Amino acid sequence: MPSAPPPHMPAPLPPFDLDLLRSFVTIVDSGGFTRAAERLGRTQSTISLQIKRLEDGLGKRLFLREGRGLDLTPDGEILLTYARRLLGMAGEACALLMEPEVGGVVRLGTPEDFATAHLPDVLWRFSRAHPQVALEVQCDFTVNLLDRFARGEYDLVLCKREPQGPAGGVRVWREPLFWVASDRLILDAGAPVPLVLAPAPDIHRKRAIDALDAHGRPWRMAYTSPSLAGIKAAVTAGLGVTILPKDMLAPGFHIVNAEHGLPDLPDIETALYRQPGPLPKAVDLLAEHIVRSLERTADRTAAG
Amino acid sequence: MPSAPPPHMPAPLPPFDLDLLRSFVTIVDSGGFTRAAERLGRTQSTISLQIKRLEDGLGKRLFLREGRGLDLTPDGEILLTYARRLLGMAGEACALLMEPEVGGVVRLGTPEDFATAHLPDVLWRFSRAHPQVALEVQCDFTVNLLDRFARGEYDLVLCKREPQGPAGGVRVWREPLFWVASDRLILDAGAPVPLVLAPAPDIHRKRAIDALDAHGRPWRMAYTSPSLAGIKAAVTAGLGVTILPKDMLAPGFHIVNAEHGLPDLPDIETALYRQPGPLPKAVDLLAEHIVRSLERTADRTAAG
DNA sequence: CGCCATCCATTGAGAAAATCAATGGAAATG
DNA sequence: CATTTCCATTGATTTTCTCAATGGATGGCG
Repeated sequence: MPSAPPPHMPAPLPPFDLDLLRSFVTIVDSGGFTRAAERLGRTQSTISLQIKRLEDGLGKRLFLREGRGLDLTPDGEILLTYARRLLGMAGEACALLMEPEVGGVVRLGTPEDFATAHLPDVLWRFSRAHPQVALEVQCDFTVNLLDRFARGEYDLVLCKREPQGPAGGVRVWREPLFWVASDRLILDAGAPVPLVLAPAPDIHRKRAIDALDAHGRPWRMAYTSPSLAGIKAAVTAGLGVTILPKDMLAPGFHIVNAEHGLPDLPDIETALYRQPGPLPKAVDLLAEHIVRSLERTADRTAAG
Repeated sequence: MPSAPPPHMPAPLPPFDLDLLRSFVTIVDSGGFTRAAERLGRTQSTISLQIKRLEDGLGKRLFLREGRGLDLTPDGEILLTYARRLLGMAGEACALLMEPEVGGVVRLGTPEDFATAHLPDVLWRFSRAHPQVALEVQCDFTVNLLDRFARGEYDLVLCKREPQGPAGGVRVWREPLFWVASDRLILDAGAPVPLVLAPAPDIHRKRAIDALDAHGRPWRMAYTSPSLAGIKAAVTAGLGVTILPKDMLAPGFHIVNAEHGLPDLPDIETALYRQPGPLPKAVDLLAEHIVRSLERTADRTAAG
């Protein structure tokens, strides 16, 4: 079990019935109870009672019955937008379920750390929903990812980018970066900052060096490792500082931004890019799945 | 009536009942029919029948009953994600409706053409849903908008930006730009291109001039007007070419990109920016409303 | 190996709720 | 003022939902 979903709270009170909502929007779209009844194949009295049920359940009036004309109340207007979204989503779900099982291959490129931190659960769920889809996930540096993506070697890539990075992709993640070190590190305010970073074509590396240079702070490269595990090991050993998002801190790591006068770092963004043109349906399913899954998580994390 | 919603199609068949879906996710989250029954205050047999109803309605099995263990089928996995989203959305709607009516003032800055083309319906719906909220909408050029936004004179601004423009905002619109002219214009391949554009701090103006300069194409400013109406009038009169998104073409306008060898233009993006820090709830409601409304429209427009 | 506990499926009865057909009232139409 | 067009209401009918009880299957345990 990669990660148990959070225990769903007792669920307060959704007095929502999709059938009622459908009647509701049909009334609005067709401009009357009677016409809606025809369109839905029900009696007019049924529609009338359905709306009554909705209104009673919410304790709010939805329509202004002013003689002939039929108008939405403010609450009705609010409900209408949600009703449309709910029905649309339900229809989407239905359509997807009725479709024959999709198969094929999806080639996904991603940074290693991102894959480790956020993808396992997401990909696990996807592979369970679409067991006939073969996932080919490759981890690499952002520059290489973009390069191979441009050559068409990936259908989808997740890429770190500056907040104002290349357009076109869908942002799926955004979080602040921090300077981190372990207790063992003794940082001399005057001495060059010892850095533990990935080798050259790495966006974290560029970030760190640019930020230090911009502040005129001297630095030296203390340790270089292409893998996140290697970097963490070196930091744990007290060989230097590295930069990480908050939720990737290993045990014993501390954020040392202020304490050592290190410059603040701009947020890091991860975006999903899709190869243009027609691709197997599985590709878009995965893209959608990734965006949806991460957006929920990100909302929770970066609330406020 | 600003614009009647599209006639809702007969609605195929959503055999979805939110109560059933809640039982479904509760089973998954609690790991069993029996436990879910307890949590929902129902009998176990009821839960069992509810799932049966769901499965029969969809014609798909949702659980693999392998002896003791309980596992989701691929279809079950798909439904699960949608069920969570549907329930979440329903809860959100409910919470919003139960909240006391929000009031206050929202100050929104926007480019004139965007306001004219896309906002009327959106703002009309919002004002009906939240009649106690006073909207103060101001149209201006993007540079002025950003300037005043930075000074805190707007709670929200819609801004045109380059596809890789400043970060932070939410993209709400994206569309291609075209060179357009009327029949009356006679364009000499060698002569400078006569331009009809808004005065200096305008992003379309910058776009046009940059693109022409980059291609070494000579140009001259034929007509300048700060308002969209003025520009359209000048183009109709055959005074020159301007650049517009496709859905803003006036009658008699033609796209003349290829025909006169004018350079292609990068897409134009419109993004919504929110003043940081705590703001009245009405501000976030409007922001959410704008994003949601435009995303639906944009999906339809730019399908594919 | 057999007993017991646990869990889900099934069944039939009772309760609750949705639907319908018919009727009534209010507002616009001519 | 008669007429038409709506929506609300009512009571009977039908459908659906729920429950309690029972049965079958599986896994743990002595």
